[in-house]
Amino acid sequence: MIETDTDSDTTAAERARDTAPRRSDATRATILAAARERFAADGYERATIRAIARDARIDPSMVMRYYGNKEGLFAAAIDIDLRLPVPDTVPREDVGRVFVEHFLDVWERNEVLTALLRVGVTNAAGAERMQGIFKQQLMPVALRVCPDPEQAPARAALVSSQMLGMALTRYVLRFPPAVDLHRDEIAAWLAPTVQRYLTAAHPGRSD
Amino acid sequence: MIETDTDSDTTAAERARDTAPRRSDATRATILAAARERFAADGYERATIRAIARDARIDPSMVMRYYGNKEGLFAAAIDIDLRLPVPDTVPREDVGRVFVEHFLDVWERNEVLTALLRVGVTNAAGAERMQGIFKQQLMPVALRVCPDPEQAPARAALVSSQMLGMALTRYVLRFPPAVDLHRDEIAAWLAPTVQRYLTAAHPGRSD
DNA sequence: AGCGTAGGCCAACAACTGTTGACAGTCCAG
DNA sequence: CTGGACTGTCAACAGTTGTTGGCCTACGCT
Repeated sequence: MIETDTDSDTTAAERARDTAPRRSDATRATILAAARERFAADGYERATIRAIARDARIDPSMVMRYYGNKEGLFAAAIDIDLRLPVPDTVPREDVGRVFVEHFLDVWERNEVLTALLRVGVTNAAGAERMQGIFKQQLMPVALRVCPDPEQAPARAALVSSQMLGMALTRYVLRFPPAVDLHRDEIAAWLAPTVQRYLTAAHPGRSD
Repeated sequence: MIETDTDSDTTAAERARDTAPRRSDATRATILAAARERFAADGYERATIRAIARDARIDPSMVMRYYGNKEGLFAAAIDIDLRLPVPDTVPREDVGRVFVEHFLDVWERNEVLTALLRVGVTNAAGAERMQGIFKQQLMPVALRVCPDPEQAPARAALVSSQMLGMALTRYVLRFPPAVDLHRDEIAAWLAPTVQRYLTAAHPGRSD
């Protein structure tokens, strides 16, 4: 796991095994950065190891040596800690706004989420990872603020649908009106939705 | 353009050119059906012509002869008329519910939308087509019911984000809580959201 | 019946993919 | 200084992909 802030050179690998930093750690980081970019831009299949290696200005065989195979490279590329805080101190009636704003923050600072979304759509491992992230980040919040704990998973799913949908139309499909929307505008529109999904009473079936 | 209802044998091709039905029309339809299934299940790159041909129990070269190349096949596979009606007769305050229900209908009856979503995420042509569909289906409704016509594109984008997000989590990523939700429950939760995106006053920037 | 033509299959192609192994330079510990 | 481990390069592999052209068959019109 590495931090959200994009890599401070001596990151990542040396913490996994607790040995001293290796000479190749810089190369490793370069590969990972190139891989994230390619996966985010092209998805799993079209992000070829050769293209990633070319971006990183090294030989494709290095990628194999350091990450085993393509799946290993992808796993390493998305192995980051997203640390959604949404601390307990947020008043219940603001949880929607805080959550939406934080989500937009993370998404715009980090291309890993775009990569994950692009890959998850055609790759089962990516889909599971994405589900894991959202469950892990959303469930605690839902459990804390929603009226009936039993409904927490459903409410988390509803929030996910709205958040991922915005990410999809804005950052992946790039629908012009969604791209043109100002960050604050998005927050203003989505916050009440998320707030309702998390805290409102369960609506009757249709009406 | 063929109709939404899955093919009545004498469909499609013969209407494009107005000649008499050919002996090969059945094969053409079989190929198209197999292609839709594969594209929906695997996305563009992993849906190989060979696999599609195997599903249709014909030779890969036939696919090429009838559809030119893979892009042509994909274009033919997604060339359907989705005919979202949402007629003018719907009272303004019900437009959200009607729209959500209709959307779920179309989505569950038709694997083409799943194919389009899977492909659009990594393929520019697919993304454009999807955008075209949503603009064409959503803009008229937005123009009719939203307070300020100038905001119609933004509101349509917001609705798209919620609808596509639900489709993504439920039909593509298959988040278990999203899959388990009952159709009526989804409609009950999403309808007010869509209603608000379409008809409510523009909210202030954050608050 | 005979024949043109459309439907279908087979084999092959070039390009590209992930992946591997052998080889050369370079650093550091002894 | 010398050995061994590490970093990096090159060339090649086996498999798969989209795509092509030639060939045989069988229908349907005259």
